[in-house]
Amino acid sequence: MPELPEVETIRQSLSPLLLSCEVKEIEMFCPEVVIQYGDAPVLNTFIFDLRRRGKYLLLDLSKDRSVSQHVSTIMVHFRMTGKLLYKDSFEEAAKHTHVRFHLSDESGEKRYLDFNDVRRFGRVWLLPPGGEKLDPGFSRLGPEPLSVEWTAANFFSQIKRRPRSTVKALLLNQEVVAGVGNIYCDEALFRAGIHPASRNESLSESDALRLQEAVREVIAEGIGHKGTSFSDYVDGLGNSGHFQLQLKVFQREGEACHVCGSEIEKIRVAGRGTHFCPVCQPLEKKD
DNA sequence: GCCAGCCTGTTG
DNA sequence: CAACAGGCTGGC
Repeated sequence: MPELPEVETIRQSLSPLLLSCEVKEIEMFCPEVVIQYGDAPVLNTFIFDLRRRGKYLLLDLSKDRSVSQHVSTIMVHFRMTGKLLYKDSFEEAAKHTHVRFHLSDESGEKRYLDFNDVRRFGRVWLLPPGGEKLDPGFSRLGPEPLSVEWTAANFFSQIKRRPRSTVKALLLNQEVVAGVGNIYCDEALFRAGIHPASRNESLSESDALRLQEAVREVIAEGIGHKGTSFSDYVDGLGNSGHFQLQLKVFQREGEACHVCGSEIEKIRVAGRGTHFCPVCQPLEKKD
């Protein structure tokens, strides 16, 4: 499930614990989830950076602990139910732990990092430097929503490119903007007052600007609340997030809209469960 | 574009 | 028991 705010929270939670740890061993309980490009070294390397791009998390590895000499990268995509869990002492691998990285911290203590995924949709890549670009999904990612690269002009051009598609499909498309998933998509559309099934061609310039700002807001607030936990998501230490308490429409079918009191509805748009307020988000038809 | 399929667990 | 779940790919 993790969307951008959850992956960012995982990154922030793991960074202080993993930086300068040495990778001593990799146990693959389910090799099918591991994709390896080239033969970049991972064993006896040191984690010197944790990066995020869209919903991907990347751990950069160096040959030395003291000098950052990038020799390889571990990349993770969590898809629906993936988790990356840090353990400061040994425990038996859980039922759905597919990969375990054995680590040694600066003082030589043994630590563990488990990739766990009930549905086995998630993936772990072992890559040479820059190898993330070999993954088609990664290489096609659009701009980061909180970066200056995601300009109004950029968003307008993506909208014009897909006139007959719905705005829901637009925001879920990782080529348009990286890291938005079903939760933050529904929340952004509510804030912008736009019906999720609206055709992109029906959006005015001010609709588009409002929507872009709403995406930035919900993503930033999601990070601020350390992600949304309503079933599976926890950070690298097993802690839940809090943004589920701030949700205005997602998972609120039949409940009262906080703005107008109408019942929140759930429909299917772009093949996904979609929550919205029929009064605050009217469907405008323009052709 | 849409939607089945990938998987397992949970819910109605 | 069938339907559904927050993502993404690939086949139409």
